[in-house]
Amino acid sequence: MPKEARPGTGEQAKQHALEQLRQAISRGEMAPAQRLVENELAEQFGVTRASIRAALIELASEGLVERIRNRGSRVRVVSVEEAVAITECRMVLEGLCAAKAAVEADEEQLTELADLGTAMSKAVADGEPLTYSDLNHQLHARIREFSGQRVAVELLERLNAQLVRHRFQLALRPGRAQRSLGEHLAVIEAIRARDPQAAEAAVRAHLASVIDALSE
Amino acid sequence: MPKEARPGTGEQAKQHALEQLRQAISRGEMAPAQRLVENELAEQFGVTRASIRAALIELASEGLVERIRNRGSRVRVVSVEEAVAITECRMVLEGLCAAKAAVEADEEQLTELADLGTAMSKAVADGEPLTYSDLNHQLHARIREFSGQRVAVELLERLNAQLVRHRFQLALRPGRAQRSLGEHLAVIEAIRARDPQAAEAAVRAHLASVIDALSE
DNA sequence: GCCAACAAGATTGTCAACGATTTCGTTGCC
DNA sequence: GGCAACGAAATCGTTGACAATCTTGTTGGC
Repeated sequence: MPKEARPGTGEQAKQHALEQLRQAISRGEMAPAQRLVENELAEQFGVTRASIRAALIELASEGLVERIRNRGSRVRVVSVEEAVAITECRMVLEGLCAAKAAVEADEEQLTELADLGTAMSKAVADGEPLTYSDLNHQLHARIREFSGQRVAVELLERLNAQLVRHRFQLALRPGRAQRSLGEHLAVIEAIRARDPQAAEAAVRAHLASVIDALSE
Repeated sequence: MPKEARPGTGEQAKQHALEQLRQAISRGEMAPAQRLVENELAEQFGVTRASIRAALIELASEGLVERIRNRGSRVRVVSVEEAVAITECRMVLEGLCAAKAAVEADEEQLTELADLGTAMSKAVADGEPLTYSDLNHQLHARIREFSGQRVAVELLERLNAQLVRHRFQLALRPGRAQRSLGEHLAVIEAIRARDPQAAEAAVRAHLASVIDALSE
């Protein structure tokens, strides 16, 4: 009876359940508004209910699930209005990160950004929206990372986790990649030029365009 | 034996403990890095350890306490560097709120901001830093509120909760109120003029000055 | 036939006890 | 006298059971 996949990690039961649940939600394996019954989850993940409870409390605090007194937990559904509000926050926070990255990044990191840019251009030229979406995430993540702003990084990762469903929907929209590509290249250009103000402006322009696309 | 202060609210034990603990930390009643032993807290608040555990997990997710496996919980100490990083995030997020408030606020709310401005001027003129600090918080809170940006508001409140100790230290610094006052008045002016860009710039200038003061 | 009161089922909240891990003081050895 | 291994105390993590609450299906009355 395999209780855990990787015993070497020494994960506590709660951490194990937390990570499993978080990934399941982030991958969209849990339907939106699906009920999360503690007993079922406990059996499903092979841990006790207390561990599931702890994980759910933490996920609720991250905004991924919704808990109602004596009524249980659901995966939270984010409305379009809320997705816009979240993206507005991303806009200013990623703007901050880009500005700092333009100052803090070293030459090797700048090269990595340039490589990502060419890869993205290729993905668009080849008409591979899936690859492009993946590179998109990588680019945003790298810029965050290079900024060295850990507080902003944590906030952004938390916000991004709430957008999985909308993000999925947005990536498949035809013509979106072409528009997005130009904006991304502008961001990369500004950071490589070590111009914090231009970098912030470019990121904000990009996410403003995402907000437009979200609102349709 | 009074078990709870207000039975009318119908608070669950966990919610009760959570609120008590959060306020105790926010008011600085718990020393920084103080150990939070679950048994002691349980007895102190008249609830069981399970409730305390749930509350601690939530507070840890909010960044107010720090939990280490099998080692217990402490109230988290934020270094000066971290306080600066947090304030950088506040800078862009409050900038966003101010810009939205400049567009969204109604006339009554603008009047309230103006009144707060005159009250702050008076507090500085009378040399009452305590009153000024209080009005300061009110002003920031009102601007957040008027923006209607609930996501940003929640992020900001979470960030602010982590700064209690540094904020306390900053308010007492001589000459700080005078400088701060001018920046605050500029923010109010920009919002009343319904100029989102100017409002954002004013807020960012103000918090940039706070960052300078933090770094000394 | 429809609505309200009621009861059964399901689910979460709470509790006390057990097991695992870490910390710290003590003892024995070099 | 200093250091390592050992053991006791403290504390957290986990478990299973119980109580409180909500939901749902049923029954009785109008």
